[in-house]
Amino acid sequence: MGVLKRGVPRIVDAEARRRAVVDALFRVVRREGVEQASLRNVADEAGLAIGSVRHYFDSHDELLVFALQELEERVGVRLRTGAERIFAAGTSDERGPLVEALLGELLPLDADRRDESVIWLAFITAARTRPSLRPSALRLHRGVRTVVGRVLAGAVAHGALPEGLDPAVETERLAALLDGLAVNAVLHPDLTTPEVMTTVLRRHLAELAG
Amino acid sequence: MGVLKRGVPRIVDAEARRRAVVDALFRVVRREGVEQASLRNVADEAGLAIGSVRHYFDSHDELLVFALQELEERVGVRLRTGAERIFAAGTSDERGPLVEALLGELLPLDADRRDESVIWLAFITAARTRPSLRPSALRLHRGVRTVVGRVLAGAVAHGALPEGLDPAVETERLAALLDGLAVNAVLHPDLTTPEVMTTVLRRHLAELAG
DNA sequence: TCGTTTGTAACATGGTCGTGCTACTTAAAT
DNA sequence: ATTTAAGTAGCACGACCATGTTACAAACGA
Repeated sequence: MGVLKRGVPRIVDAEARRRAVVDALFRVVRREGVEQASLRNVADEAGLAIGSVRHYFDSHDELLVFALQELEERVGVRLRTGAERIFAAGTSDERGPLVEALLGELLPLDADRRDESVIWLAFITAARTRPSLRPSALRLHRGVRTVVGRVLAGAVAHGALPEGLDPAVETERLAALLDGLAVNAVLHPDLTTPEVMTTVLRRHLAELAG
Repeated sequence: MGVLKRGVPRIVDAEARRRAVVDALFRVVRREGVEQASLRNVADEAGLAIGSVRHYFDSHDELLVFALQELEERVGVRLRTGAERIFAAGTSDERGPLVEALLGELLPLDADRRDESVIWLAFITAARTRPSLRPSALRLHRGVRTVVGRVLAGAVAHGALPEGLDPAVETERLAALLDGLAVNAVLHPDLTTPEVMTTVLRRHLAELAG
């Protein structure tokens, strides 16, 4: 937005268009993997010409980076609202299920979250060899650990968890468990079903509680 | 090996050559990802002409499938020897560390296993959208659960673990934890160090023991 | 020696890719 | 009505890729 805009052409919101392109990208990634997410394929999926896509994203890499940041944002919003809900809960009896629900946000328990997890796995593995994706991937990694750590610390503070626990170790253990469940559900959805995941998560939380 | 070989040309062992090509493929995958593991790049890495590689593998896909089977085999061998060692152990005091060592075989605790885990993650994620890789990926998934399940069942039989545990749930939980640790170590080696992994694993086993 | 088979190499083909570039359309501002 | 910039569309280029095919070298059995 320059100071002097002498001609403003369209009603179309650039932001909305960029998100539409990103949604198309996500569909391609979910269906065929990141390696098939070329500008051509994404443009076709979005029903746009390749030049139109390039109007919003100067390069293929910029599109990927933006898409991963978008995913980061969506996950972050869900986690923040879940965390606030726990904070607002009055009694310990209310908190238990809310904690399970919050951590469940990180698992592909329904179709939407499954799609999200598929894309998540595709991007963070791609980030291993694509430097431009690493910052977002690292923020996602840290974000999960921050949330898990706070939940555990809160539970200890409320006496729902024994005090002898090493917070860092338990955070890493629970976060790794969640990651592992998500990965397995993405790669073998018929074996790692939502029921399996919730059972395992519930078991883990129960054991933590002593 | 046909019954009538009417002309034997070379001293070179075809088996050894195939493995050399696969090793080159693994190096490329580790360094640059599966998407860069083209016949050209692999041939270059192996110091061969592209035609020579195709002499041993009729297609790119066949090479990938063979490579994943090779990985499957290597992991399987390590797990089998580890399992035998536990079976041969006499006292319970000996078994504890051996169990930890066996499960540690599934974690990238040293440089070799780290390379292996990187390749493992690259292949199983690629298997999601590459049908030809799925059988091997599924065998790997099941194999880990079989081993983990047997270890847990053995521990219960020896009284090292309480009897009230649900074997299926605990197997899935421990397997997911191992997978999650491996994934995190591959993607964020500086955060998920070998020390972190062994600490988490030890903690989990200790908690299981009650 | 000759013939056969394996190993090695190179070329042509058809395809996809990212990107630079050009041209046309649309609508707000003057 | 004219100007101006944003949006849209599409082409052309050079690079890379997998694969089919052909050609040649090497090594053994006959």
